[in-house]
Amino acid sequence: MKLPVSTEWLLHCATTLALLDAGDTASAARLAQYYDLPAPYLAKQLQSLVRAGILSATTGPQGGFRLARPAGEITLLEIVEAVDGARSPYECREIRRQGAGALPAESCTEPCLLAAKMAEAHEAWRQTLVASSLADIVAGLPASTPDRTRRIIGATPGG
Amino acid sequence: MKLPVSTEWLLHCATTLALLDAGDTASAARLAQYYDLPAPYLAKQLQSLVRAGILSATTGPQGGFRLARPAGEITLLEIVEAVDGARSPYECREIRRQGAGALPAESCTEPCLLAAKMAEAHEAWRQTLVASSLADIVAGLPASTPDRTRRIIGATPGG
DNA sequence: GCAGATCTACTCGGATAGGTGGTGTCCGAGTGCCTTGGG
DNA sequence: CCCAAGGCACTCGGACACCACCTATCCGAGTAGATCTGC
Repeated sequence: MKLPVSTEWLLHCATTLALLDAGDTASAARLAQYYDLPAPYLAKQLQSLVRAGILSATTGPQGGFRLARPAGEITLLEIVEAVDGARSPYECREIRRQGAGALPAESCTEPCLLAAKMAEAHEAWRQTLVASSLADIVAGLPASTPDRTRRIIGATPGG
Repeated sequence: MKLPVSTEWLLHCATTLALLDAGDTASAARLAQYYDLPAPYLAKQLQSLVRAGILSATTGPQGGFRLARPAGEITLLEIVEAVDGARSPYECREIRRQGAGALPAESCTEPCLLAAKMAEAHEAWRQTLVASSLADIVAGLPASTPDRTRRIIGATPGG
């Protein structure tokens, strides 16, 4: 059970985009430079967030990515599931109905207890992440961070 | 974020072992037959539970696996972490301290908020699984299951 | 008939190949800005 | 000086290799029980 490394990248990138002034964008190259990440791969992963409706992308000069919605309406769960998919890590294949010990159909009216517990755990995980929005994360950052981030993201690469 | 398929196998196998009379064992081949699973691979995974101290193994004729402890003292979390490892699926690599936007050391006295939230979610997942023991699972099975399981596991393969 | 050594069959345990998905990279399509020419 | 058309540079978007981990399998080490022999 391992989340892609890009999960961390996108959580941080989304937070950074949440710090920008409304309407401003940041290109994949600029974000990659900001965090010292492989630009092409980061760009590929940012597309996942666009497809999920979390970011919106603009092409051309001065283009880039920005949040598609207010930061308060974007949960950490949305970002994580956009990167990794929304499937539960535990997949019940109903092995209780296979082999020499296969249960008869009438004994399987209720879902497998083990699968139910694993699903419950996954739901607890999701609930924790859905309870935090990007706005909550931004609110917890030091007061100096937004200005600093805008200044660095806005700076020209050459200078 | 995906758990190995063998997670389901071992949760069910451990439950089955919990149904046996004290002292009885079930070999990997017998368990594989019981659930129609690839025997060699199942045997390999059962070793993980032995190394974790959840099962104890006996070699030779009439040997096999049994629970190393009472079912009430074995949690689902132990089994899952024995199979998949205990590492958190989200690994914070402190990218906030890299690249053009690297934060100075004095701004990193507190742990990364995103990593903290992800850790909190993982802990919620763990708490759900640590709250259920094999005895709880067994208690939720139909009353006819234990006898039936013992009869099938004890039956000779040829008959 | 009984005790001991031997022998066998069965068990686990670790070392060895293959397939799938994340990781990393590249190039092409599209768009907004800048330049340039004309009115 | 103002406007419009063309060119251009920059952006995203999708298609193509590489590597690690899970999946699957095999064979060897060790042991408990059954067997056979000697007393």
